[in-house]
Amino acid sequence: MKAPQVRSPRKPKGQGGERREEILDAALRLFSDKGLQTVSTRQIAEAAGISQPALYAYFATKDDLIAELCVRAFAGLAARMEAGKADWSPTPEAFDKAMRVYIDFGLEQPDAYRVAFMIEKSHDGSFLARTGGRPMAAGVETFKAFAAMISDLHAHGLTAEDDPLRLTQTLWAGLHGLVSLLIARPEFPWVEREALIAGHIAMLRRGALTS
Amino acid sequence: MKAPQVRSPRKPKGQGGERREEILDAALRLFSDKGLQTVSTRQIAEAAGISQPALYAYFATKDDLIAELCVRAFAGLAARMEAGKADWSPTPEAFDKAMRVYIDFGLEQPDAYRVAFMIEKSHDGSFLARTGGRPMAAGVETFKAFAAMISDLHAHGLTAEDDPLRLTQTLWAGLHGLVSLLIARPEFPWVEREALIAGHIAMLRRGALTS
DNA sequence: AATGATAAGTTATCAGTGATAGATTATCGC
DNA sequence: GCGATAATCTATCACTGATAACTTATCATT
Repeated sequence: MKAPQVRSPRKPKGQGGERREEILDAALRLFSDKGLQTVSTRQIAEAAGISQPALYAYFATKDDLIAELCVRAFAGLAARMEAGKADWSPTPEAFDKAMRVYIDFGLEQPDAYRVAFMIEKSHDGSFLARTGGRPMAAGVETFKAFAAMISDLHAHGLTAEDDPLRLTQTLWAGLHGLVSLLIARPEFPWVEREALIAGHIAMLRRGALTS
Repeated sequence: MKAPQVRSPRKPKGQGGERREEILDAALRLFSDKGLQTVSTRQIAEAAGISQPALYAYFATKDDLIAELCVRAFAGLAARMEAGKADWSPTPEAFDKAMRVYIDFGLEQPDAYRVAFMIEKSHDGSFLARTGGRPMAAGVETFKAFAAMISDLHAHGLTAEDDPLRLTQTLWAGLHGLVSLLIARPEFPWVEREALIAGHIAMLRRGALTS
């Protein structure tokens, strides 16, 4: 029967006390530079100034570390969406603005976007299996905010589709297609990027809203 | 100065003489079951009835093997697109049909689709680096056929966009978004699939063509 | 039919991966 | 100082993709 001691916060060996943050920072930098697959746990550990097994005191698996980075980045997206809600109104202009928030997020946080929507869980369920659906849940949250906007447009009779949920899903797919292709195939001979994004949003608007 | 001997076809040890085909067949089955990442070269070799290093007599790397599978599958898509050209006409109905050919291909050949459009080359260029852009080239070919259709529609004044190339790219992105999300996130609470696809195509049509 | 050349396949091995076990060191309350 | 525990390290495991060196089967030719 052990005494229920108070887990007093204690400074680790390293330095300030934020080992976990240091690891996440180092990992994010490496992932952004070289991609998720090619970065090894040993490289992360070295960049964080610790030994490789020490990582496993803070993260159960490499995937858990990645998922954590993803969840944090999505918190940023949620914040942006929330901020955008301030000047929301059921108008085509606000629609365009919301689309661009999503696209900008994906292109600015490609690693987070990858983990959330582009990396597959293995068929036998290794990746993200015990991670539950944490990063996915973060994405679902964003999706809900999205669905609310579309429902609002639908309620005002501005949508060209009777089922707002279905419309939300097709719009999301439309956005995801551009973001994921730009991330995965940057070397493709795309037309000028700004024009591409603007054209894409315009196409989605024409397809989703009544003219 | 070696005599330019005739490389007479010779039966290998194994059986019929189609070792390479046997390997590709075994690999495709395994990849479809368990995903690209989790299947090891040893598993492929065992399924093909040879030792693991023997694979490297036929494929320089595992990625080359994957790329080969992709190229073959894309030949199938090219064939479908070509077949679809038979009853092509610059009409909304034909547009819908072409969209569906693409979506159906992606959903029926998810492994090929993954390799062609969803798997990223590592930033430092390991994957598909020496593979050149073979599978990518196969995709580009498909893209061209697509661009031809859009240009035809544009020439007949049916498009809602002045730049047919940009429109082709946004449409492709729109298609890719649905296909890749359905492949990567099948567990997401989608609306009924057929209605989703039909709705997606309808949205793309309204966004791309004049009503 | 025996021969040399070559293709096809083998076993043994390498460096690198994610992850675990057990010993070791630092830091705490007392 | 003391014991307890958190934090970290070294050593190691099973497995990965890939290579080297050797052996065996098949061929064209004599």
